[in-house]
Amino acid sequence: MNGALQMNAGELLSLCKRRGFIWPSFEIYGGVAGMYDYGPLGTVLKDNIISMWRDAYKRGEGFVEIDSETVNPEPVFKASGHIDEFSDFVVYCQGCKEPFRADHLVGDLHPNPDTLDAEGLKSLFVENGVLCPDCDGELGEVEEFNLMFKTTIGPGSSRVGYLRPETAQGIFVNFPHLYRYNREKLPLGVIQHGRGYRNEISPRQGIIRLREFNMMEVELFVDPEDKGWVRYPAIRDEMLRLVPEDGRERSITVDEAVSGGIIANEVLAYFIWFTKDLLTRLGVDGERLRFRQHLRDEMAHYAMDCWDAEVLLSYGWTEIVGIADRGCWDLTQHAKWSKQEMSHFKRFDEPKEVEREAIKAKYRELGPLFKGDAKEIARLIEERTPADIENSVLKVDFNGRTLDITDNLFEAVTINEKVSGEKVVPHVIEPSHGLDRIFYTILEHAYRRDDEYTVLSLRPEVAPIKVGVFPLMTRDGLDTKARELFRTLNDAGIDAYYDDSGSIGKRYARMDEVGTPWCVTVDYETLEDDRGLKDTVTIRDRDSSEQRRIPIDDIIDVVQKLIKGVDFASL
RNA sequence: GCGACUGUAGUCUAGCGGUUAGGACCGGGGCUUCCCAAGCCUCUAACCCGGGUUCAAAUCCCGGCAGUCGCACCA
Repeated sequence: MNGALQMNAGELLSLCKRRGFIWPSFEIYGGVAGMYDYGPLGTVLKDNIISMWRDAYKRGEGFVEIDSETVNPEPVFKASGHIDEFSDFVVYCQGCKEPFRADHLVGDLHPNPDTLDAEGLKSLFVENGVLCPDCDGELGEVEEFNLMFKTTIGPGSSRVGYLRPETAQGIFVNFPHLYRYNREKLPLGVIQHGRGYRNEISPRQGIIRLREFNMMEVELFVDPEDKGWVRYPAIRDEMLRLVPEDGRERSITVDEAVSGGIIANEVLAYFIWFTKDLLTRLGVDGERLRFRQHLRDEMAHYAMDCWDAEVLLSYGWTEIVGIADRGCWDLTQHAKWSKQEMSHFKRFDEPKEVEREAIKAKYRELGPLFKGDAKEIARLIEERTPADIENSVLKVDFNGRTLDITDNLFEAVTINEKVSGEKVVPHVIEPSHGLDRIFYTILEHAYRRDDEYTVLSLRPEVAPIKVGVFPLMTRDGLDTKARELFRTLNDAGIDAYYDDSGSIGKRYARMDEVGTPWCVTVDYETLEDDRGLKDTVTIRDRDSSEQRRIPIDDIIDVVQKLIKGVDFASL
């Protein structure tokens, strides 16, 4: 077991608080559980994570990014299912005060307790004398508890709104715009990051379960009949550590997982691998990362198949990304509730001539016979096909009666149609990232501690400060020279930090603790030296604590190379 | 939401009815040719909040808030 596993999460949270990564919100007023603010370093680290995620999807895969509202009107969540699925009816025992899920207590008394409202549940308790299962006490009022924060939009409280529990709905409701933007083509990949809100009953474990949290969501709309991915062949032999439904962990290649039926399709498998790649580049330890498949009864209401990226933290295995195949659920639901078109028109390579057998009603005959009912009966007749005709008679159900329609009232015809495509509701592949959890994982996996010395081995790309700049002494012009260098680095867009207090060792330690990968020191040789060291500085590597001496004019170039991943030892 | 435990400078902690509330680290200023938390001088800074008991409360009691753990809940 390695050192990081034995660490106390409190130690890291303490560091985070001291050094300005995260702070408990509203601390001067006593704080609120499940709410944290990002401090100066945390904000930069968080932004760096977002940038890498954005780059991976936008530049890497050609996805587009949007930014939608956090307050949504009620119909959005009626359609999405969150009003129903995020609500529980809770009842408290008058005696022992224990809370119970009301629908669980009447499971034997009603075929489908989920369909009951608070009144219905309450009367079921009264009629059947249901008591507290723990102490046989009387049960109190049935209360509805929804995990979404409710508000009203505008005055008069007529329009109910909710703070979004996920950013995904903002993408789904914009599907018609996005689809047009993408010039009516699939696949269509859309990303969005932002805050989501869930009124958790009991937030625990620091930043792991928050009431207001940051997520980075990706919705990829694909043709349901084409769940492949262009770049799949390039990664089919990469390894994945999987825990499928059967609970047996195995490490196999992407393609073995797909062809073995473990992962449903290529595109889902591709983005599982893609997530692994992104997470490891962000600094998640590959040895403490696995993908676990959801069990059927664990799956969210919208998912067809779902894999969680789980990381091993001091809290245990924790989900940080969920990669779900949401099928056509979301778009179908929004189409139904909004009555808007939410489908893709899939053009055939060339229009098809289709011959269709149909029945045509003879209106001239039907009119006099059925008078006012003729129109409806004609419609029913035309719904049928020639195969339904028996002995020249078509039986039609009308107003509870069966009418025998004889063949003088209709004719069988062959219709030639030109069909240039078909409507399909796209399926959605959703990699949804818990940003705060990824943030915490990166810190915990980077945390190294020997005796009293602490180092955060953050990946250079995410590190909030890239380089510390010090004068060896605060005198003799060393500080002036170091400040110049600091300025030069900042002007080149490199996040630098100037420090001239205490001893040189203390400054290295300070930078190590916040994960700064390199420190540059201006010493006496920089100012004057007869061995050719004039105008050179030392650069020191955080993880090896090795030093190199390089010309001061090369600093920007060297640091930029190092950030891109050049090995320090090769300098 | 329930139960147990806990709450003292930025951090870790001592004090457990009467203390100028002590220390360490961190942080600030200064000195020292100072490259891995070096040394010396110096400074800042705390009893979670609200009631109560008492001559006297950081200390005892009650309530609140927050944290940890367990139960319950949970994409």
